[in-house]
Amino acid sequence: MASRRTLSFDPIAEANRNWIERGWTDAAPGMSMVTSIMRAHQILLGRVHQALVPFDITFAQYEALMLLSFTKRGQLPLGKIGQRLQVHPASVTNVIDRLEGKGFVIRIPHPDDQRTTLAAITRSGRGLASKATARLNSEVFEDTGLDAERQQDLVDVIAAMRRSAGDFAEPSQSNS
Amino acid sequence: MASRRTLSFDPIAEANRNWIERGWTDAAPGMSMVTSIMRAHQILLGRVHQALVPFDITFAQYEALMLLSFTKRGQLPLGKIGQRLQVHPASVTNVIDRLEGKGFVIRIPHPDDQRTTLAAITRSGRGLASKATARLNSEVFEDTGLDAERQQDLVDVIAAMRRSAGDFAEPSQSNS
DNA sequence: CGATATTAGTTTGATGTTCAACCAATGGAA
DNA sequence: TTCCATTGGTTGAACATCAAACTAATATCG
Repeated sequence: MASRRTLSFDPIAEANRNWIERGWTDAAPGMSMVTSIMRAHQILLGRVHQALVPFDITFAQYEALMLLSFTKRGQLPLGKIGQRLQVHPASVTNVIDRLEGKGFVIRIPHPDDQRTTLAAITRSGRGLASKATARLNSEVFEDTGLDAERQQDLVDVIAAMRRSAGDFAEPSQSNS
Repeated sequence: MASRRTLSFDPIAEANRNWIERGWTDAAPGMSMVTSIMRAHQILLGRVHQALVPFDITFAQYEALMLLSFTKRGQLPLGKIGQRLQVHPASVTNVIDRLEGKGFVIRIPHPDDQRTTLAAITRSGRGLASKATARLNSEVFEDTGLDAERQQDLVDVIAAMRRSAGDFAEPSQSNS
């Protein structure tokens, strides 16, 4: 992963002090929050990728695979995948290319609209998704370093932020 | 950015339902938490990058520049930068290469240890850091879509997670 | 002292993300 | 029907990240 030496202080707390010291007090909390999210993302993505190493897929590929596996027919237009995962169409092309190369997905033409391409999960794709999920659940999701209550707090607060950013529109009803 | 269409439901809440439906109840909260962090990261990084467009630097480059600007002498060994920003040495090389190419930083040899290279922020680097910070503060950090209390909650909970992941060791004293 | 281990950076290769440009198909309007 | 805007997807260019391999310099140990 990175330079994995534990620091003897909290670099975000120090950045916060620096911000306040320079008079940017209104921005300091936001800066700390944004930086915290960035760091949390680094840490969690690292653990997820490590758990996925045996399966030779990345988290982006795993997400696409799971999304397909949750649909009724196991297939979805590439555009829909991009909307659901909130990534650029070019990213979808890339991820589906790689999944297709490994035989976990195949591209099939849309029956009605010639512009549209469907990604369909294969038998082996389902098998992989199942094994990868079991591993992710036990290695990462069941022990994130936070208790259930704090996790729920995190989910709720971020849901508020996502809603305010236009990520989705529904009430979200706390998700628990 | 991505496919910026607002969804009419919360995809994370739906993933959570899917997890529970399949009996992965112990993993569901962690999955929701991890996915929430990933999404929050996407959103915030997108806004940060947008705010930095006029300055032609990325957030990674901005972070390195600010780190240097906060040091006494305006310089730091590349390895230290990697430790502080928690990124791979190869990433540091990359980021410093680009900053150096734009004249915001110069590489100078370490006086005592020939292995070590110091990155030193230049006059124009300081000027840029200052302008970029003003813009980031006003465009992003001062309005993240969350009130101060929620932001502090986020920072505190993530600090707990980071500490448990070995990110740092000090007590962190709530950072407020 | 000399062999070995450790540390610092760089290079290379794989993957992911975005944006911009582009092509093909669709659909609405004149 | 013909023109043109929109939609869906791909491609290429930038930039970021990591892992692994490699070079160079320093440190340690027998």
